[in-house]
Formats: sequence, structure tokens, C-alpha cells
Amino acid sequence: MANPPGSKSVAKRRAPAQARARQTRALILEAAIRLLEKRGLRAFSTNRLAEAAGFSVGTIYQYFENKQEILDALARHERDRRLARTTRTLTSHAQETGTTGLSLRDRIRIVVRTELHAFDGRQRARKILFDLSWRGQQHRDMDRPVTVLADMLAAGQVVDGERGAVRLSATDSFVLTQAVAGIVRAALERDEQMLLAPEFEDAVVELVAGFVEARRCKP
Amino acid sequence: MANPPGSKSVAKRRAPAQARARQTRALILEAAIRLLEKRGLRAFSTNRLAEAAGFSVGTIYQYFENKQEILDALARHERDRRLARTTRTLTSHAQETGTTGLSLRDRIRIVVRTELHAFDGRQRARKILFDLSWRGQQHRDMDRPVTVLADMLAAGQVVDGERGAVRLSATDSFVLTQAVAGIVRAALERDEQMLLAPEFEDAVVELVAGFVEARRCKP
Amino acid sequence: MANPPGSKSVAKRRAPAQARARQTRALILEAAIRLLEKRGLRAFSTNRLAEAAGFSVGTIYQYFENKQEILDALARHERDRRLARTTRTLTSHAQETGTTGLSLRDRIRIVVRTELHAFDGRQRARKILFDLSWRGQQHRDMDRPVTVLADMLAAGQVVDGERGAVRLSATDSFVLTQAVAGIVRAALERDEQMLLAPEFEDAVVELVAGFVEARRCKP
Amino acid sequence: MANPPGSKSVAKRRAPAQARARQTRALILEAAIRLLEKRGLRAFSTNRLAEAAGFSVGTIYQYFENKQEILDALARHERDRRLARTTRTLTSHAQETGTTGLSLRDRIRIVVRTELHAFDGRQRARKILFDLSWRGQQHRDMDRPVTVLADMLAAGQVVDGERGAVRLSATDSFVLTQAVAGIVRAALERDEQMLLAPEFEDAVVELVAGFVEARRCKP
DNA sequence: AATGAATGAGCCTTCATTCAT
DNA sequence: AATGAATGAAGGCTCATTCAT
Repeated sequence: MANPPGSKSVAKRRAPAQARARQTRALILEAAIRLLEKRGLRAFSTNRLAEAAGFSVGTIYQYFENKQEILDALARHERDRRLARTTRTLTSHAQETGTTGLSLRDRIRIVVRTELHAFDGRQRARKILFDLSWRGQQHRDMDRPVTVLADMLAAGQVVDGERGAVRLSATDSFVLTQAVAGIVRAALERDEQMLLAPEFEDAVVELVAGFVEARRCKP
Repeated sequence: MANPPGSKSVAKRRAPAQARARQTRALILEAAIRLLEKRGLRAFSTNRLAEAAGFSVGTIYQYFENKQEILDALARHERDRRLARTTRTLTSHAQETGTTGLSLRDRIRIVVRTELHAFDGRQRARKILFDLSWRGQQHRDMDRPVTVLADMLAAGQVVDGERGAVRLSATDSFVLTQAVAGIVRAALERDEQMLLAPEFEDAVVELVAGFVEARRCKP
Repeated sequence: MANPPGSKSVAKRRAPAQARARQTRALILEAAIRLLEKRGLRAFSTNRLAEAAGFSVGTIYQYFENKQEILDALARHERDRRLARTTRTLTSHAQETGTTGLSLRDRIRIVVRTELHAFDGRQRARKILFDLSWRGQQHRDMDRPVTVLADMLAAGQVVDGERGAVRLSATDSFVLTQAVAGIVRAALERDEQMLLAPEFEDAVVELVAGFVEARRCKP
Repeated sequence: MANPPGSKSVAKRRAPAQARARQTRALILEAAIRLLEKRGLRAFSTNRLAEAAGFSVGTIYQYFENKQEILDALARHERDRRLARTTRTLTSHAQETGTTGLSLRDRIRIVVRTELHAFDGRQRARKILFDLSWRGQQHRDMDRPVTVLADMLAAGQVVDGERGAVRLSATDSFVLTQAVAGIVRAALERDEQMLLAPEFEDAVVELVAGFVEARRCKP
């Protein structure tokens, strides 16, 4: 009534309203992560979320079409954090040492380490989201962090000193990415501390490096 | 007479009953797989299962303690099929060629191939069960098929020609096993056909072989 | 603003909602008593209650944790009615006649009569609730009405004319209370009309008075 | 087939068959009591009973129309034990001392004590049965043990030395019987040990004696 | 924008009873 | 007489979602 659809007459009002809306959305998502962490997926119901967020169920449905959308948003958010972290680390290292100073193995180690440490804190929530997105449609999206390196390799960007450029096929890239993801997934399930052990990191780096080595263009 | 009630003196009487019972159980499990395949995990309710199996809910609970137990039985069954297949192939190849004639790479390929082809038919159901057990307590059990090779390697049983014996640490074994499992899982999700492509198999074999190579005791 | 979401600044908004909620709760309880009365405990299922109350099951669970809680609320309510009635009668009689003017036998008669008449209307429902609480944990609570007199006697508050004060031990108090409760329970079961017969009241008063007399401090 | 209905040709076979049948019935009931004692009423299902008894469900339904009938039989059995015990004690005491030598108070004490001690062992089962029959139709039957004395009194059989005969009305008898039953019931619920305490017995005896005293024919 | 009471299909499970063998 | 597989209505309860306010 005060707002028949399409008649947003006062533009000025909009901005703060939108700001508030964005904040509400953020609060809901934050509460969602907390709830997931504390109570697990089974207890993650819209009603409980509403209570945890301090809003009413209705409000939640004002910001999200349905429950799944919330989970998706959460997963996307986590993925972005991981992605940002990986690229940040990768580039910062590059800048410090100069692009050429970073060996292939070093790069691999950086990506792997970032991936392995991605689940510090809120482990439970992250595991759940990881699973969920693995299962769901957005699988592809969730892998992006690991894909960063694979993509670089696939595009032949990485030249490793005197040895030839590395070039991965789409299949190779997929295999590599999913292998790492699978390892992380399993470790998360079996024993989270495992992820932080140096010999674990070594093994993963070795796995990746071994594969890349095998794929190197034979000169 | 002295016969405690319930233990019929004539064993024959019990036989048909047990045969029928075994058949009913099998029918339920078969219906379960079918239901899982056709409608997915979310539609897999005890009532729907009963209907699909052509029994009443009560009957189902005569054979299984609860819903989870059905899923477990299914998963166990699938795993056993995979495990049997892997070992069978491994040993039959060994016999054909003579034990020593089977190179490490050959062995790897056999295990990998069996694993990749394990999900022909009923893919959806198998994927669901795979996921479920990955998540649940029986994780360890479900990996067994892939673990076969890893264990052989870990135990240093495989000697590859003139080159030294291969020996994997527990961590290495875990990483290797989970990498393969992760790849299969992902392919299953993304595009089941992928699993059958030769270059896919090659990539996985390469990954495994590369890792094993790196871990080989340098003579 | 600073308002934590969910706590409306205007208290008026909440009022109607709460009023409605209180009313719904009352409606459910009222339907529960009716159902109990008409169909008995065995027919008292949450689904049937929902139907009888004109709400859906879900709504019922919005107001009560579980089925037992409804029964408890009902029982508590009934007990409060009885308790209030007993004390009210006791005090009003006292005021009319002056405290000293009320003989021990008079007091006993008042308590007994209130107890015997407590189950007018909805007899079946009340019987069921009585039983239920007799059985359950709140046994102690449910006896309170009868305990009122016993407590007075136990505390030695009642002085009966020139004769000594009456004082009951804990055991005596228990025996007396439960004797009366047992009689009511049985009469309720056998023939509710019995409770209203004067000679029945006389017998119970005699029982109580006889016991108290026996326990009186011999001067 | 071997036995078309109505063709019990051999009479001699019948007797042992009936003996066996009686034994089976007894075995079922014994298992029922055990089950009730160990697992409580909620776990008392026909299937579980069958298992506990070592028969199949079908067999149980050959001996009892339905579940309730089993419970009834159990309750009746328990009552008979109590009844037998009370009368036995009463008469044995009478014989030892000569009828006149047993004072009214002594008789009361005997009946009360037998009643209070009736629930040794299998307390849980007995409490359940007590409750069940209290509730059910056979209420009347179950009270019989306590009624023995009341009946004697009601019939004016008891003369107490020089003082006049005691005579109770039907109402009096009911009140007395149920008072005792109520006390036992409550003690059973609250703390079974209570039933064995001497001061508890004293209080109950006092209650009964006090009432009887009051009802004595005033000479 | 926000509320939150209300919905109701659906879930898993139990158990008294029947009946073909 | 005994078996026990099969039945299926019914039970208590959950939760994503809607909609009048």
C-alpha cells in the first residue's frame, strides 16, 4: 500500500533500507553458520535459525526463497573465503620473491597448505557445507580454490626453470582437483588434526607434484 | 518332550520358513536399491520402501532394526561386490601371467579400473550409498576395495622388477586411498560417463603411479 | 535501531498476539479435558486432540513440548482447583464462626467434603488425571489438597477445645492422606454417586477423626 | 487335516494333552510375570512375551483370547495368593490361640500385616497388576483380601471380649477396605520399604482400629 | 519489513492380531 | 498344537512454508 509494486518514489529512502536489508541478511547468515557449528545439520531448521538469528521465520523467508538457498549462500561464502585466501597467498608470495623465484613445487605447496588449513575454526559447519555442496549442483563452484592452480597449469602458465612448461588436459585438471578435495574431505571426517600434520602436507604435495611431473611436456 | 518349545525337533520345518525369510529380506533390499535409484535418498522412507517392496511396513521392521540398518546392509553389500571384484581381478591376472609377470603399474591399473567401473548401473543408488558410508562410521570399511592395493604397498609386498620394494606410511596410504575415492565420488557427481573414458583411467593411474614412484625406496 | 530484532519497540503489537496465544493454549486444554472425558485416556492421542481442538497437530506442539506435558498441565489445573476450594472453604468457615469456634471435627468434615465433591462433572477426565498423577512423579503435588489438614495437624496448630493439641508424625500424615485419597479413588471407580451420599461422608469423617483421636496427646 | 475340527476320536490322548496345555499356560503366565517385573508394562507386548516364554505368538493366542486376558489372569493369580495368605494366617492364629483368645486388634494387625507384606519380591510386577486391576473392571475382586476382615466385621461375627459386637455397614466396609488399599498403593509408589516399617504398620492398625471402635455398637 | 501462529503432510516406529503352513 | 511371517492402523512428533496482521 504505502509501496505499491513499482512505485519506489523516494530514492533517498532506498539506500538506508537496502543497507539495513543487507545487514539483516548478513545477520541471518552469521546465525546460520553458528547454528550449523553448534547443533549440526539435523538441528538446522528454519524455525531454529529464526530464533538463533533473533528474527521471525517470516523475515527469513523475506530474504531467502527457501532453506536450501541459505545453505547455498553459506557454502558460496565459505568458498569465496578459501578462494581469496589461496590467490592472496599465491600472489603475495610471488611479489615477495619475484615470479620466477617461486618454483612449481613451492606453488603447489602454497595451494595445498591453504587448502588444508581452510577448515580451522567452525570445522563442523565447514564440513557440512563442504559435503552439501559436493553433493549439490554447485559442486563445480566449490572446487574453484583448488582449481586455481590446476587452471594455471592447464593454461601452461607455469614454467619451471629450465624444464618445459606444464600443461594439463581438462581431465587431468579434474582428476587433480578432485583428488585433493577427496583427501581433505576424508581427513575432515576421520580426524581434523590430521590436516595440520607436516607429513600429511608432504604427502599431498608429493601426490600433486608427482602427477604434474608425469604430465610435463616431454622435451 | 524335553524339546524346549520353539526348537522344533524336525529341522525340515524350519528350512522353508528360513528360506522364505531370506527371500523376503532379499526382496526388501532389492526394492530398496530400486527405490534409491529411482527416487533418491529423500524419498527413501520406510513406508515408501514397504510399498515398493510389496510388503507392509511391519514386515520391514521384522527384518531390520531400523531404517539406517537397511542403508547399512545395502552399503555393505555394494562394498563387498567391489571388494570381491578387485581381488578377483587382481588374482586372476596374477595367475594368467604368473605372479612376477604383473608389473606395479599393471596392478595399479587393475585396481583403478575396477574402482572406476564399480558403479555401472544403479549409479544413483550407488552414489548415495557411497556418500552415506563416507559420512558414517563405516567409512573405513567402505574404502577397503581401494585399500587393498594401498595395503599391499604399505606392507612392502610389491616388488617391481629390479627396482626396490615400495613401502607406504599410514599417512601415504590414507592420502592415496582417499584421493582415488574422491575422484570417483566427484566423477560420479559430475558425469558418470567420465569414469569409463580411457584418458580418465590413464590420469588416475598416472596419479597413483606418480605418487608410488615418489615414495619408492631410493636404492 | 538499538532494538534487538524481535523485541518490538511498541509493546502494544505483542499484546494481541499473546492474547491469542493464551487463548489457543486454553482452547487446547479445554479440548483435552473434553476428549478425555468423552473418549478416555486410550483415545487421547495428539492427532485426535488436534482435531478436537480445531487446530492442527503442529499447533499443539507449539504450545506443549509433548503429550505428557498436556496431561500434566491438566492435572495441575485440577489440583489447583481442589486446593483453592479446600482452603477457601476452610478460611471462610473460620471467619464466619471465629477461629476458635470451629471444632476439629468440623474442620475435618470441611476438608473431607471438599475432597469428596471435588469431582463433580467431567468425572471421567478427573479420575484419569487423578490416576495419572498418582502414578507419576507429581504424586506429592497432587495430594496437596488433602495434605492441608494433615499438615495443620502435624504442625499441632489445631487445638480442640479443652483437650490437648493434636500432633501427627510424618508417617501418620502420610497414612491419613493416602487413606482418603484411596477412598476417593475407589469410589470414583466404583460408583461416582457414592461420593455424595451423606453416610459416605460420615464414614470418612469418622475414619479420620478416629485416627486423629487415637493420636491425640493424652493429657 | 490330521485333525478336522470335532474329531477328537481318542479320549485317552486328551488327558495328557490337557496336562500339557495346562503346563503351557502356566509357563506363559510365569514368563509374563517375569517380563512385567523386568521390563515394565510398556515393554509387555505379546511378541515379547512369546519370546520370553519360548513359544510363538500364535501359541499364546491359543491359550488367551487377547493380551488383556493375560493381564487379568495374572492379576487374579496374585490376588488369590494374597487372599490365601490372609485367611491362612487368620485361621492358623485362631487355631493356635483358640478363637476367643484373639482380640480384635490382633486380628486387625494380622490382616494389615499380611496386606503390607504382600508385595515382597516382584514388586514392580505386582504394583503394575495392582494398578491395572484397580483401574479395570475387576476392581471388586482384587480387594477381596482386605475385605475378609471387613466382611467379618460387617457380618457382626467379631465379638471383642466384654464389649459389644462390631457391625459395619456396606459403606463402612467399603471405606475401610479402600483406605487400606489406598495406603498400600501410595506406599508402593513412594517407597516400597515404607511398607515394612513397624511404625507404618502401627499407624495403619490404629486407623482401622480407630474406625472400628467408633462403629462399635454403643451399648 | 517484520511477525509468528498455524499448517499438515510426512516421518519412523510399534504391536495386537491373523492365518497359512 | 504350534509356528512365525505378515499385517497395517495408529502413535508421537518435526519442520518447511504460508499468510493475516
